[in-house]
Amino acid sequence: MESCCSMKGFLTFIVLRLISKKNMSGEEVREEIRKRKGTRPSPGTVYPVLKYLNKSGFIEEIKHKGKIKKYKITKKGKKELNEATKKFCMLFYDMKDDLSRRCY
Amino acid sequence: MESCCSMKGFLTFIVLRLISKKNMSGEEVREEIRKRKGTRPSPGTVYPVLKYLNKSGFIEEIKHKGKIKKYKITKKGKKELNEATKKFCMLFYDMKDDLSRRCY
DNA sequence: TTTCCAATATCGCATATCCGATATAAAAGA
DNA sequence: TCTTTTATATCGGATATGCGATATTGGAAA
Repeated sequence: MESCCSMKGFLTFIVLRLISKKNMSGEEVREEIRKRKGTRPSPGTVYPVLKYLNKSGFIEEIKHKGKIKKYKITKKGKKELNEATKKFCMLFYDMKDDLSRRCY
Repeated sequence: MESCCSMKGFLTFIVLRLISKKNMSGEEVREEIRKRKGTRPSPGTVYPVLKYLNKSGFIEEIKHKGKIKKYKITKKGKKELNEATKKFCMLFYDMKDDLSRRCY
């Protein structure tokens, strides 16, 4: 454990959540996470997550021009995200105040 | 990956946060997490986390009667928690609405 | 066409995370 | 005292997580 609260984990949840808000490519996902964490996750981190989400039927490829693949969330993915969000809220219900106060 | 969004991780953060709100023993920590996650984390999960937080100076033992050890957060721990909370908020800033809407 | 670049894909590895099993220790109850 | 129970502690191992390195692929630019 490098320091307290390494904040590792939850990446799959975050990626599904990002794509639910806006259709995204792998690179866009990497960039959005960089904005939030400060560090850009490596390709070896993000693409396997996308592959997993795709194979599970939670996201699907949409029309793309060129080699860029954009993904959108599926109905099944929305259901899954809904469940996951519920769990997240159960776990962190009292983070509400911190989130309201500190993040702008 | 068993299912999407396994919600693994963040345990150290959660434990430090719990103790910051109320002085707690290991068993109390286990019980509080059970309330939130539905499953009671095993001793082999919780006690090493407490040991780590204690050795790092983020929590300290307080007077206990019997064999029960209660911990309280230290000044150093508060600082660490503050930093970690900031990171958490950066990462999940847009969960605010979900937390407000769904958790009661 | 040929070269270069950017997005995607994959593999092996290091580490983190958490659990189950087991041990220890102290108090409570017989 | 002896047994039982409960809280704490520790260890090995299974799995998840994310990274670095590298390959591939298609478009853009020359």
